[in-house]
Amino acid sequence: MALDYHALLNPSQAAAVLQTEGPCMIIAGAGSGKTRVLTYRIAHLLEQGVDPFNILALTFTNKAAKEMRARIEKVVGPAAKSLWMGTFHSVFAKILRSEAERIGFPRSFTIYDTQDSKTLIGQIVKELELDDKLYKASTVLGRISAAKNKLVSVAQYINDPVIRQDDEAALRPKIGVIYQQYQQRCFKAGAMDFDDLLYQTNVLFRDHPDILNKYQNKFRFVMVDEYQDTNYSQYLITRKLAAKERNICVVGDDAQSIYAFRGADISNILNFEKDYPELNVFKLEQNYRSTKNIVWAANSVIKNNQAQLRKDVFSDNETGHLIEVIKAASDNEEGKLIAQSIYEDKMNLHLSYDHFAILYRTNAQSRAMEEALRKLNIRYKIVGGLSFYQRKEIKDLVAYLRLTVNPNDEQALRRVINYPKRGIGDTTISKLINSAEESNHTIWEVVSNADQFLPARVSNPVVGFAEKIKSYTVVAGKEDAFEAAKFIAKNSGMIEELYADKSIEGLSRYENIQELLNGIKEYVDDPEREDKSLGAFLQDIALVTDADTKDAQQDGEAVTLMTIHSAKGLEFRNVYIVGMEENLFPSQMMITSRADLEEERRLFYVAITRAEKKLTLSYATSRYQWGNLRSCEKSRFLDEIDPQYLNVKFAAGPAIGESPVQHVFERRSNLVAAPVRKTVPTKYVAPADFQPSDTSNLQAGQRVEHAKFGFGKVATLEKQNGTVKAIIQFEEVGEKTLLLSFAKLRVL
DNA sequence: TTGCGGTCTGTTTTT
DNA sequence: CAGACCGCAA
Repeated sequence: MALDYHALLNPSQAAAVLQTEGPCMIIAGAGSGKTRVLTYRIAHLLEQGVDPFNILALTFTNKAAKEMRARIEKVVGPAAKSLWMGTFHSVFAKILRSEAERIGFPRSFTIYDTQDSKTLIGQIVKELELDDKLYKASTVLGRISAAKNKLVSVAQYINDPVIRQDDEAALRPKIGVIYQQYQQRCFKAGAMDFDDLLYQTNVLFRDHPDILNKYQNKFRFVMVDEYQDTNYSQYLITRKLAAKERNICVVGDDAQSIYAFRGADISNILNFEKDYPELNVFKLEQNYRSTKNIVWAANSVIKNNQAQLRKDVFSDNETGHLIEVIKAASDNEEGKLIAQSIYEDKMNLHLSYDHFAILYRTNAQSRAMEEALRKLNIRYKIVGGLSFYQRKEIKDLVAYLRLTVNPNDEQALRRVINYPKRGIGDTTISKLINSAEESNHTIWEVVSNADQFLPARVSNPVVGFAEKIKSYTVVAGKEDAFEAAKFIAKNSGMIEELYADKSIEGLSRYENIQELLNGIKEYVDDPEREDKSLGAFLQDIALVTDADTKDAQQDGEAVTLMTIHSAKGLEFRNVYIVGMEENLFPSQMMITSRADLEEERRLFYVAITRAEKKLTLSYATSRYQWGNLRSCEKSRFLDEIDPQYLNVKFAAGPAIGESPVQHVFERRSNLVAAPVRKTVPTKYVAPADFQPSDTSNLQAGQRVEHAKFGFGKVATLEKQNGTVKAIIQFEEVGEKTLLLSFAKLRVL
């Protein structure tokens, strides 16, 4: 099956493909056929007789991994299935899963998502009695995450004078203590957060040379895509894995590095040569994706950055359209103009809606676009934003599943210990957690033996809950993920609870649960799936984002809406970049430092280079923000594009007798009649000396006085497990049911 | 212990 | 204009 690489590829691409031994760096400009090179490089390795099990290919998104695997499969056939290909997080989660016990974690460890992490930090801040305004969970998590990505341990964090100074200067000296507590709590819960997946992999490789050795021998060829986006922790993992064979190939483009905020470090790519002096470097500079005008415009933007590798991206494609610039009076008008433009182009050029993408800096900008598209009946899909797995009802059921697999999972436990309601309140939960801390037990040990820590009246529902979870664990040990999940959804009472809610949202929540169950069914029905356990399923979904799942299931053509970040690696015939305004793009938080502004500019570069044939930029001179109108200035980035590539057109002036902007300011509130209020006709006022009396001996038929409802007569008394309900017929407000333990009543 | 209604506060970007 | 959070009433 010998492939003729020189016929399939241009000379520099072919050279990169054929260089299989030794370290290799491919600097790949936007649209230069990077995936093509990686695909054929792997094909070539297989052709040379390398076992697919010995190849590791790391990407940044599941989508990229999936796509590459599919393309390789087309070239080499089913051998592609045996390749180790995936995101850093998913590959090392898999390795950690089989080696977890060596670093003291259970094999069934939980992966905490960002929300779990933030909640836990919030709880720790509260327990330490710190000011939660100063120690905002997102800020603290940011510090901890940055530390982990640089492999700074708790001990190092606390002892590092520079870090201490930084934290003290920010008036947050206790972050080290929070970090310590946080790691301890995660460990006790058998949980790792996203950063831990990389951090603990480093710990594993550092402390267990035999394991490192095993994977060094396994992964004889290591490839890393989007290398410019790796952080120190990821860099070190790949360096360690490749230390023996030195067959490491990294692909990247410094001009497209847009994840510094997440710890990505461009110096990884800039300094790659220091680690591997025998390095071969290949540059891919021909852009096959875009028209000349688009490539030229992109180059004129990126030229403004100081830190960059020299590179000269060019295109042999047609010159193409000039880049359109649209100025709108408001965000709504911006949406309208974009929607119209899409509609016209589709009709005039007979395009599919799949050819269009609208890109924005922040998720919040999607709303105005959506409304405009809906008005013209244009189908669209949103990538990113709230993922399926972030919906409340899904998180609830997933929490049950997590708890089943790992009962120590503190965040999952807190989430469902009282859902559906079973009378376990915050006070009880706090007591359980305190008991766990004091007795040095895990929370689960305390919960499953709650009767030893709390009086029977309070502990009974807790013990009942623990028994339920125990029985789920037994089921999950015998059945596959689907059978187990179905059983748990029913037995927990979740299904019943959601079914009872007949509102529109309730219905959709119920359907979402069904959809999750269908998803699990699909998962276990996959004939290639080896591990069908609940644990395997959970590991899988913890690392799946919306961007990976949603567009596979979308049927019918539709315009794609997404942030620029999630657009990386994708391409569309026609691209709209909206919200080209100061303080939005570049973002307000990024204009203070040169490095930040340069990252923002690279982001713009990424956005421009997504377009194949036509690029449109738009901005609005006013925009709604938090419900009120603000005026905006056009982005400095617009002025950085060489004007010879631009076609600036302004919104069509108002037609005679019509002002297009007016509707923006329209207020309908004074057109709507004030709602009719139900008012209590005579308001009873309690006397100033009102004193509630002891109601423990209250009898039906007695006359009472209530501070708010006035005089009434006790109709019936009902005793129910310890509480007494009284139904009282009041003279003015009618019948009321009151709990005697709470109601303030005076017996007359 | 629970639920409701009022107040506050926040917008980058994601594995 | 949300959603999160807090305090009070039941």
